[in-house]
Amino acid sequence: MSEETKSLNFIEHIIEEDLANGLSKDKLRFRFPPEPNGYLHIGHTKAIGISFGLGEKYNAPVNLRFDDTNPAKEEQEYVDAIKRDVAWLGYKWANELYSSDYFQTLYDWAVQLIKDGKAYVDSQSSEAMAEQKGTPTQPGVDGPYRNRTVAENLDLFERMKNGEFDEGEHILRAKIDMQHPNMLMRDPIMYRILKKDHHRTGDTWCIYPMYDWTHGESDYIEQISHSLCSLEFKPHRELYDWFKEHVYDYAANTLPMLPKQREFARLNLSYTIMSKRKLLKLVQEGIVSGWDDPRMPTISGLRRRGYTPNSIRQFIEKVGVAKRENVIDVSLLEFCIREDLNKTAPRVMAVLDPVKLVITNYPDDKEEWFDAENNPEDDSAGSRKVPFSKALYIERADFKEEASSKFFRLKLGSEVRLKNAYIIKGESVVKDAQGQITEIHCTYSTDTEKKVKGTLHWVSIKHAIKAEVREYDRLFMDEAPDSHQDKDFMDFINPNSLKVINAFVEPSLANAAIGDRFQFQRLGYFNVDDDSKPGHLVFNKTVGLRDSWAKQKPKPQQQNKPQQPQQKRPAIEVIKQLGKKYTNLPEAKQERSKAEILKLAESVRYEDLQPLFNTAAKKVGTRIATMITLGVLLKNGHERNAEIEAFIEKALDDKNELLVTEAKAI
RNA sequence: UGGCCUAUGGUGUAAUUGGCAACACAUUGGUUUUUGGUACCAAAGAGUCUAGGUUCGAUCCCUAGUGGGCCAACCA
Repeated sequence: MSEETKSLNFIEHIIEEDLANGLSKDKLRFRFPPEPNGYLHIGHTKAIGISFGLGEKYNAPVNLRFDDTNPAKEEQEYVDAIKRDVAWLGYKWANELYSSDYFQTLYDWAVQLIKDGKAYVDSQSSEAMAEQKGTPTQPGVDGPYRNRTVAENLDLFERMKNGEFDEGEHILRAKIDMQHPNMLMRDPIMYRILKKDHHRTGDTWCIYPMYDWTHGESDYIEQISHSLCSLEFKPHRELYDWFKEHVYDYAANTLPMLPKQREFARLNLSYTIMSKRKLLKLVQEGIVSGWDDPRMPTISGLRRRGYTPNSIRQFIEKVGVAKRENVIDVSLLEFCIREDLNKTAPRVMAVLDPVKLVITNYPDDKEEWFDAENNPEDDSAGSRKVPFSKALYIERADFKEEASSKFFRLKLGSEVRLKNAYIIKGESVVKDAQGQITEIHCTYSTDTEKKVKGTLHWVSIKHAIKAEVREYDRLFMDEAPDSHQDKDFMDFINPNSLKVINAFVEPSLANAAIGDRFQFQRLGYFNVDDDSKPGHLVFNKTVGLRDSWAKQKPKPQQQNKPQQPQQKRPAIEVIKQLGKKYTNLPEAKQERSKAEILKLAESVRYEDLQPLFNTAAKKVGTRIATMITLGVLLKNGHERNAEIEAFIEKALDDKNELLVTEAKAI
């Protein structure tokens, strides 16, 4: 996959086209405009990746602009967190900017708009205004204040600014068209009175501009060439352009470039939610420990979980950019982090579910320190020493008294390799009163050259360090927890998403520092959690290794999946589709196809089938499927008529033998 | 009773804008392996939502339909 063969996404096509049409490359400028009302999540990473990625690709500046026009919801804490997260992802913004920087300019332009008769002060209740606004299917009507004089509007607006009115008494609206098919164009609100302190402007302002008025004009002030946002802002584009074109009249000399808004589909990840409001609820209700809980889809959560910036950037690149709704499977994210960590994470040995293993023919007091390779993927990673002794821990799941030959691990009477050490043979077990295995007894052999099927990881009991390991499962048990109209996303919370394990790790980990990432061999990737302290190591499981052994086992119970995703499509639609492919299929599949059509045909009504009689002659497959279906209808007692006869007649004359055969059969 | 967007293997994204539907993930099999990991090889899986049209030729253009999404906060 070389850089030059990579195809462009639709936004890049637009930019290339603009460049081809004379836009100078040095005019390219992008922005990422978060509202500082919450933490960034993996969904934002897509927007970040698109705009900053474009900046890197075209060597163009990208601004980080905080869209801070609602003092009721925004806080400095979030500004700081957002900056930290964007920087952590490895992106550099050209300027750190705030919409609130433009409050004065915006105000001046609003006054101009009033003077030009393009904006007016409305003094109704929000309920009254909502009523006049109409619905998506019904036009709105003009309100009583729509035709106030310019002088009156100017006076009122200034007094709004001066704090003479209470919240809700007046608002400023753009004067566009109350009958417009796009509801956003029905005299949208530009300013509202909000007597709240703003995290940056304090009490300087008591009127605050709305998103639509602020956002586009901020783009314009910053001379952004391409303003990229998610699909739900598509209806706003018309308003974005309206404001932009009017303001252009006031500032064309100093601000020549008109920005262009384009929209892409936001990222959805299976089994997770992306709404800031809902994520906040998880935090507030204590479902998670905070915004950076390793189960959270926030950037800070992923960071704490052990994800690398590189893995997340890779993920965003693989996800692509388009305009259709999508749900990306978490397995892609997991692939990206595994791919990255496989190359970089040092390997160590840790036992999460220990069972004692005693090597009976090994001297009681002896200990040996073996060389262990740190990373087979990285020659420069070197090696370390691991201690070996008579009593070890191995994973409980790595031993069975008896098992089939498919089980490559330790069983009685057969041999496995202990990673970096000797080959051992299972001899006997010790069990407690409940029949639970408490000790496995083995003998070892020093011939490490011989071939054995399995290799186990282990730790020496005497040398092992205790560690807390936190293993995470998905937070929600539903693939799309917030897309059910009848159920709340909170209903799908997985009660067992966190499992705390007391594990034993090799002594080289004694000085592991917060944030360090490791591969626990044969288990997965783990990092040192922020809660870790000297003497009390805490690890997070970032992700498991691919495990083709584990996949084999759950097969018998996999039956509970709904076999047929319940055909919602009408039978006739399915038949049409089957027909389309029919002639291209090998004979065996044709048989199957036909059988299916015959079955589906039972639930087809004549009225639905009849239009297909006119199918173009060249679409033989569709005609065959139609013929087969017709046969079933006739057999079930439908009467022949002129159009049926005509259809059959025509088919009998066809070049295609399959069609002729089916026609004859009727 | 409207407007806008969208439809390509299980998932996501492509197809030099009208010319043999490709890539990645996932799946299955195999080789290598002191990680049932990695790497490598291979297989299977869509004929592009439906119908009609233009064309020598349509995933791409046009029309209609169907499915999905978005739009009625003094939020962004």
